[in-house]
Amino acid sequence: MKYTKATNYALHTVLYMIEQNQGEKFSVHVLAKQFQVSVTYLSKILTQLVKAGLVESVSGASGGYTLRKSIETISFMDIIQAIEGNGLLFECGIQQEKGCPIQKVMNDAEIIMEKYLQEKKLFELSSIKRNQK
Amino acid sequence: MKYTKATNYALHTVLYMIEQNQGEKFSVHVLAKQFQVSVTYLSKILTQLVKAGLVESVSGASGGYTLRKSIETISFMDIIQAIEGNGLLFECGIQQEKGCPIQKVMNDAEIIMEKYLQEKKLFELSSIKRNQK
DNA sequence: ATATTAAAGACTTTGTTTGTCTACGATAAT
DNA sequence: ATTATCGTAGACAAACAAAGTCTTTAATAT
Repeated sequence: MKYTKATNYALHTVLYMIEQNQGEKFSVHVLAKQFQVSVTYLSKILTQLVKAGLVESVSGASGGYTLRKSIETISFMDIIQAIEGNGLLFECGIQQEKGCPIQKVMNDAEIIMEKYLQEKKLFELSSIKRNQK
Repeated sequence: MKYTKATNYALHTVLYMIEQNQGEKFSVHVLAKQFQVSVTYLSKILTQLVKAGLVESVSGASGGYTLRKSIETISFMDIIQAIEGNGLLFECGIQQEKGCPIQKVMNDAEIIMEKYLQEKKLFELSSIKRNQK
């Protein structure tokens, strides 16, 4: 794992889409204005979400982005992974016979954090919580 | 938090000192050879450990570095913090009225990981486990 | 004095992220 | 069909942080 600004924009964008209306279609133009970021830059981030299957895109006039998964299922981890990939937060490059014991501990630590982020869904932060039952 | 190679070298160096002998004095020359890293670079890292109070240094001929704390007390987190400082892994720079709810979740995730690393002691990895009782 | 060793600062290199620019492709409206 | 709109993609430039080097200084034992 890893965190970059791109992940931050992705998280905010999806949360925004959830809060507005899950079914709605958003142009990158509108989204970019929300977060004061350039259209081309945000569109790249959104494209990564599309490739990860979290968001759907329609090209052409009156196109845009919509959420693809039901909002109850979208976790923090889903988005982080879509943007950052599956790399490790800590990578010991030091050569060792039987694997690095420090690496093992650091991996465990990361996994604990990731589990939390996997369970935490974005819609929980939404003020408009629907179907909470 | 954050991880860099410097942290990795610091972790390995302290683990090495623990495994050799907690009371022993090590020159940066010897330590640097262990991990195939330059003397000046590693000395900077060690200086940070000194400033954090984890390691003691003696200048001059037959000087060197020794562990300062008892090995049962040195945690992963101690070393990480000594090198990386207290920054957050995730920092949302987006302006918001009531603080960023995403930031809050990310902080919680980080804290969970840090707690694990705080409890995990380096000497647990040592093959020569002393006074384990 | 001299050799050894840690500390410190300036500096360079390297790598990654951020962000821009431009061209291309898809779609709807006319 | 043409045009305006909107997402995709690649090359590129700028900014930043980390990694690593070089050189000088300060402390200490012999």
